Amino acid sequence: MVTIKEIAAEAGVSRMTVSNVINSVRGKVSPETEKRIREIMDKYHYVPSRAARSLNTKSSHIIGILLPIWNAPSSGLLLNPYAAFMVSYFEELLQSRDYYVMLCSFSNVEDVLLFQRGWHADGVIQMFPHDDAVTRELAERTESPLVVLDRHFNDVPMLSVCIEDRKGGYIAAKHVLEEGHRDIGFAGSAIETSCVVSERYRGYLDALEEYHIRPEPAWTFDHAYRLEGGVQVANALLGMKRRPTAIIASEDLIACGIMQGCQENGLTVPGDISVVGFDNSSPSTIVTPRLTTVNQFIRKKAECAVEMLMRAMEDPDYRSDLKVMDVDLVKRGSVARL
Amino acid sequence: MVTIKEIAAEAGVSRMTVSNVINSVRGKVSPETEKRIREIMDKYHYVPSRAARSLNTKSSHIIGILLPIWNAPSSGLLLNPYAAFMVSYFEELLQSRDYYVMLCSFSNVEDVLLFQRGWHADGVIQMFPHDDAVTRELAERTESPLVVLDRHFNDVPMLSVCIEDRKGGYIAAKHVLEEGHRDIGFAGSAIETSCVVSERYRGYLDALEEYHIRPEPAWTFDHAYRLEGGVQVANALLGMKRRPTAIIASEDLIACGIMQGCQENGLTVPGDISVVGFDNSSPSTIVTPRLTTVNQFIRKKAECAVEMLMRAMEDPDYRSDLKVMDVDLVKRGSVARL
DNA sequence: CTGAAAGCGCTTACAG
DNA sequence: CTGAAAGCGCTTACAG
Repeated sequence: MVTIKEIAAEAGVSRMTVSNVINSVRGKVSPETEKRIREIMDKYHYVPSRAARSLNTKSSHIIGILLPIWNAPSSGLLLNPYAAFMVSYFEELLQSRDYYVMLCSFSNVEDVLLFQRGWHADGVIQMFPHDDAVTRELAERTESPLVVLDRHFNDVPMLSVCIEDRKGGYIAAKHVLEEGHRDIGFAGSAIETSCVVSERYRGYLDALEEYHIRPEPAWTFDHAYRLEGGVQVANALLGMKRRPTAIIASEDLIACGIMQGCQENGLTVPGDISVVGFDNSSPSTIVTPRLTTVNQFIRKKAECAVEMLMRAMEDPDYRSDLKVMDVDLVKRGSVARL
Repeated sequence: MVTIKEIAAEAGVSRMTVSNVINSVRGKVSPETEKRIREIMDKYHYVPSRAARSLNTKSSHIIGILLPIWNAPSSGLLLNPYAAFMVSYFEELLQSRDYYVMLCSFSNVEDVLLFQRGWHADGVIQMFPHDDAVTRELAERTESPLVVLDRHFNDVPMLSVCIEDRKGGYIAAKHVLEEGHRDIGFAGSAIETSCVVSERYRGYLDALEEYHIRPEPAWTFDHAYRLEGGVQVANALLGMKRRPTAIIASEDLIACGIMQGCQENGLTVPGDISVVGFDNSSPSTIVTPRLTTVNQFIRKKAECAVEMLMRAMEDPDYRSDLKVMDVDLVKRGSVARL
């Protein structure tokens, strides 16, 4: 591996002149010298060592993507299509700015701090904040700029990118109301504990209230996790004397599970029951009929998070901000007009 | 940020003694000294700098996951559920061995070399090799151990983990044959150019041959990409006077598209047409009926790739090997008995 | 426009 | 069991 020293020797200049060329310090090197040095660098396919630079500049160009581990050693958050999109966009957006994505799954704040200190990460992005205490502690103790997705506290300085969850729940419910439904249920993964889900639920309540409808407690399903959770909701529905005509789910996968559970037991979607999902993720287009769902602009969200992080990295005073991204409804085939 | 120097000063020892503690060099430090040093390290939450270590040891503990960019700037290979699983497992397996995953999308071999040189990556894993010339060149020029997934050449030393693609195509077709089908089509993304797909296709041909059935050219669909490709296959099917009773797809998403295209046009699955997918990825359980598909053991594949990489990292002579992982059939609801 | 010196935070021989 | 010295590959002031 060729080093700056050898390049300098062959060019007959000092190492620092080569360094100036590498870092494009303007007006520091004469055009002829620069040209000569560049040719030699090309000839040897010279690439500066990130480790050596990092040691000097205190900037590693590493951005950590923080993925919390929930229960099992491998909860595999990346398996969530939303996460896969996000990480994919981060990688693309960051690499184009010469920053690199390092994945970091963690169980507690200490893990993150070890990661940051060890790699000298220039910044970190936390996905899926699930425990408010952890998120708070992280925001306070992080050693480099942190952007949190989908969670924000006003009482602690932090950078967050969220979406209009409440509006999302509202437009989902409003849509089925406008289609003539009045008996509308809600299925969510953790209405009580997940801020995102509870906001979506509130939005659903907002819409019902607008129509002076009292939510039927039996039609609110909590703790419905992923596809299986949705299937269980469908099974519960099948056993009811009086069923809702529509269900709003807090997540596409739950909605897909509801569809599957119904379809496997002779109920048609949307004929017998209408379903609305949330996220507009890949499962929503795979099922038949395609799922009507609340769309979040994942790409824009990723761009926004990266912008925030970059700004925070250059401005030490920028440590508190909240961007809330819009959502809209994608109408497909899972809602019937009554 | 506290450094080894300060720890040493506070402990009243030299930096190298601290270094020996950090690296657990046995029999080099007295128990009392070690205890004293460890307490001071804990007190300051000391974490050694990866950059500094990397500079000395020539080992960065970075493993690059190479994701080729096909057409658009963001082909987003991670969006593929299979890729998401893989990367997720890699992250978990590697982090437990104190290695870290860095994502690296690339358009050509030179990009990879720049990445390797810059970060001094200890190893790289290439996913989705799509261009044999690129894969060959990469295998020859890589600057650190490389494990390629799903592609192997015998004439160049390389480390690969593949799966029994041909067997997969065979057991898929064999299954529908055993269920009484005789008119069986095949839908693939790139039968000609993708080695993986062509092997799966060959397996399908093997099974037909075993039953002395000549494949019907009109029922072989090439260039079916992802869900939409499957929908197009379904549309083509709908327009046929004589249709196959079963279709083997080279990928779950294509199978899901076929199902969707049929179901949206009044054909039932498996009533009117049976479908078999490949990969046993998440879409296969989301659709109704759930998809019968060829399962590949992604987790085992990931473990195998990591083992290979680790071995190659410590043994410079280990540069050529091929592991072929088994596959099996997961019978669900998308195949009817005739 | 160019260079000599010092230093980033570690580890690696080599002595003792 | 412990240490002084040199060095990994760069960059950062400071001179000239």
